[in-house]
Amino acid sequence: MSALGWEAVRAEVLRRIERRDWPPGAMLPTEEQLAAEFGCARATVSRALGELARAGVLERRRRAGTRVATHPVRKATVDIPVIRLEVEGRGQRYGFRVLAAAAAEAPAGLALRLGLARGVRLMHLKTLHFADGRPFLYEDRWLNAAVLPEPLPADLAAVSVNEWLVKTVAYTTGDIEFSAANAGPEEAALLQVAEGTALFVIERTTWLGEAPVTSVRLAYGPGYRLRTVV
Amino acid sequence: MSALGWEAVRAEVLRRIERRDWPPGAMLPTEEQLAAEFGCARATVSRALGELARAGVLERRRRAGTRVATHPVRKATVDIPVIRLEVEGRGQRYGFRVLAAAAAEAPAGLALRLGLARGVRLMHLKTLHFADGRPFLYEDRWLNAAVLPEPLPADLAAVSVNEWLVKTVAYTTGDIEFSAANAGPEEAALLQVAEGTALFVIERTTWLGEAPVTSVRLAYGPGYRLRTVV
DNA sequence: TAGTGGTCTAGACCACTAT
DNA sequence: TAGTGGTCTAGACCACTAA
Repeated sequence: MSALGWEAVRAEVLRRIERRDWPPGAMLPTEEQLAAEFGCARATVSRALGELARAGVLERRRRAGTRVATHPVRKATVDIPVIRLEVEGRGQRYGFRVLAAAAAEAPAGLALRLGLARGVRLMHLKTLHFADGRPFLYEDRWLNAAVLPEPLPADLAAVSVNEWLVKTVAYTTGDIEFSAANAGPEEAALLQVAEGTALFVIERTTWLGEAPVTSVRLAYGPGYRLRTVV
Repeated sequence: MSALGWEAVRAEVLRRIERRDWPPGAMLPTEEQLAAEFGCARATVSRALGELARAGVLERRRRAGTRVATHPVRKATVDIPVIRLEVEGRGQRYGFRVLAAAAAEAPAGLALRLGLARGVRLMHLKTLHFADGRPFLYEDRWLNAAVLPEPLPADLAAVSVNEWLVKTVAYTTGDIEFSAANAGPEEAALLQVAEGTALFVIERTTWLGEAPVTSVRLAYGPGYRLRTVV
């Protein structure tokens, strides 16, 4: 077999797993042995096996070797784009309307989650996003303006806060939760659906270093699906 | 600055992005320049920047260089474990009950999606999964037994098909869709919730090479949240 | 065409852990 | 303690693409 690149090695290993040459739980040869067989450097095999371990297909431990995962915890990667790009990516026209923007006292639960003092004032923004003029999602956001590197733009109608934030802050860490919720009266009216309709909800809290930046709840209109490939 | 490993390089680059030394859209120095500055090999810098590009923080193109993403499409990775492990991971006792298992003609839409002839017969399985004895999720699965490397176990009550499949087939490709749905009468009764309750739904279709293996719909009970960190 | 990222190599050392 | 994966290096060549 002529020398292989790391992608070819990964493909060949996957083929052997599919064919059950290496069934679940089976131990693979060492990197050195595989490198000899494939006629490439050990680093190349290491890269290939490392990718498969990251994907959850293999389990690797020093000294213990590499085996095919018996309980593969598959990793699905979902893209979290800016809302405008998400809409435009579906070939639809994007629009949004800021329904409310005012400083307000953070609810106790939120302040706790963000590690802020009780009663601290945050910006509270409510935005409705449209696709082809129809309601697409309802955004309810709390924003800690104090930690932003520059003040919020005066004209909130020009660029959605969603987009302004990712452009301005660029790198944040945070957590995301996906869930389902029945539309309440307010959401139902805004999204133009019947009360109680099942909505797909994304809740996100983001941090800039140690400082809490924003906590947002996105309620998507009915029919929304988040897709990914494994 | 003494020599850094790739994780230290990644952290330092992230720090500079956070501090807006390199704001969104900014061009980074070349790998060679960074390697010289950090006192490490170019491959080390390459690894670090490659990870950040994969995460969506950087955009890299040959000849054009590396820049901070202006519209960071953040990649969130969600773990898709076996249901039993998911329940046990929450510290709860797992159980399941097979409600129905019978060969049946695949609905036209499903056959089309799987690329199978109309009217082909598949196994149709309905399973209710429990956490601490309470309904956790309702699974509705179509299974193409013809492509399995070994026959389904006779005793379906011993191991859930979910788990048997990942142990037996090991590596599959497929797509996953997350959505929200109102509980229908059957689901509501099984999950012991009111009809119309918003349920979190995962739909998955998996393939073994070119052959369709299974298509499954998982309807989680109320309150379920899928979490991830970005 | 020249400059940048992407990959490969051969070798080395380190980190972890089964024995 | 020995064996395995994880990482780093210095150098090389290739692939892509902006100029």
